[in-house]
Amino acid sequence: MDRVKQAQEDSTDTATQILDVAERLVQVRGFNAFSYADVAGELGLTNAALHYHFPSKPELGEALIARYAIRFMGALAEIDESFSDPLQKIDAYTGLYAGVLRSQRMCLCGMLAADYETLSTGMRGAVVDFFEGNERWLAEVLKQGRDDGTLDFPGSPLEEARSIVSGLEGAMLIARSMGEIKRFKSAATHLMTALRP
Amino acid sequence: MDRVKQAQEDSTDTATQILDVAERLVQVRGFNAFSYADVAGELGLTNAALHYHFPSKPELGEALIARYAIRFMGALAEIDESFSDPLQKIDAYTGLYAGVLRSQRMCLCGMLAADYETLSTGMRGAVVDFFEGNERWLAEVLKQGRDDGTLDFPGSPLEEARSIVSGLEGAMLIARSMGEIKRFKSAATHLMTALRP
DNA sequence: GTCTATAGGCAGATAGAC
DNA sequence: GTCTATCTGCCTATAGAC
Repeated sequence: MDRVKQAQEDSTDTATQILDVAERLVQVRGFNAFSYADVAGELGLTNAALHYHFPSKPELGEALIARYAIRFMGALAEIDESFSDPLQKIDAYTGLYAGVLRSQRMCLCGMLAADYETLSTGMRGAVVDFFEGNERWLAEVLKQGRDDGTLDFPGSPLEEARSIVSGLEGAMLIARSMGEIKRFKSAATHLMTALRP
Repeated sequence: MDRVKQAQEDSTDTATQILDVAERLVQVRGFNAFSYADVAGELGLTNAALHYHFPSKPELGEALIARYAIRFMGALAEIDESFSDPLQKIDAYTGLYAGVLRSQRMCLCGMLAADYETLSTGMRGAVVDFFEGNERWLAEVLKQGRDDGTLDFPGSPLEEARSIVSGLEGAMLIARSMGEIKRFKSAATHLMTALRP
């Protein structure tokens, strides 16, 4: 876990470079469709060097999710600081997803949700935690919006939050295959529209 | 393609049994996380026997999607015959997805959408066709519902159809990881609620 | 149609030199 | 920290006997 912190501070660190390449490969191809050799090849390293930094593939996977989750939660904290209007917060939230999709990638944890049955227990827990963190943040924003009258929706804030996270992940998943970011934008707008009182 | 037809008529046919096992493995683990040996082992056959029926893995993959798409479109035709009310049709449509999830599986094409970048061009085209077929059918139902006043939604029927397909696929993807079918049901209900005038 | 046998390659992982 | 060298195992795929 110290390695994760260090990686955020020094972007030329080898461990960081490994995480960067591996992250992209997982987001594009999936956890079971990339190899240590793929990453090593891109960085001009050997297979063995990677194993020094991340002894096993599941450990690499857990480090990937940990870093991704920290970054994502950090982005949510920035949104909280930048906006007070709940609708603007949610708009910024969908923007995070759009940014990922724009780089031709799927959400890391969305991809890992597809690979879920083949993951180690450590990776599984981390994926679940990621989604629960997203839902908690979003539910809080929704609650705030309902309280101040800027948002309206049926059911509980948590249920609505779950529907939104599902909708965004599904829209990313399909938009990537269909080759149109427009499809994602349309789905995101649709989810936002449904929140207007 | 003749093999697909034959497979639907004779469920003891070896090709059919291969497709059955491979289909489940793809839906649970993903296309890159199952092997010919996995399928052969379950059926008490050898690797070589599978290659006789499906010479290469991409060809097996294309046969899987072809059969899945035929079955799914058949189910949509049955819905059209069974119901005339658009809302009931859509309820039955979400029921198809719920049935897949209930058997601990992800939608075949939703899973393949995650694996998309690693698929052959033939498989990619078949996945896209599957989603477009779904969207077309759903858009037609939505149009019918808007025309007869039983449904209301913002934007075009096709845009709404795409949002619904995305929402259902995303809900399946996440509900499977979170281990709660309830989550899917909740999301499906949410999508239906939004269609009421 | 299914088998045995096998090819050729790539996977994740380790030992030991530098 | 990174290398070379190597292990073991699994992968897709094929040849040829039955």
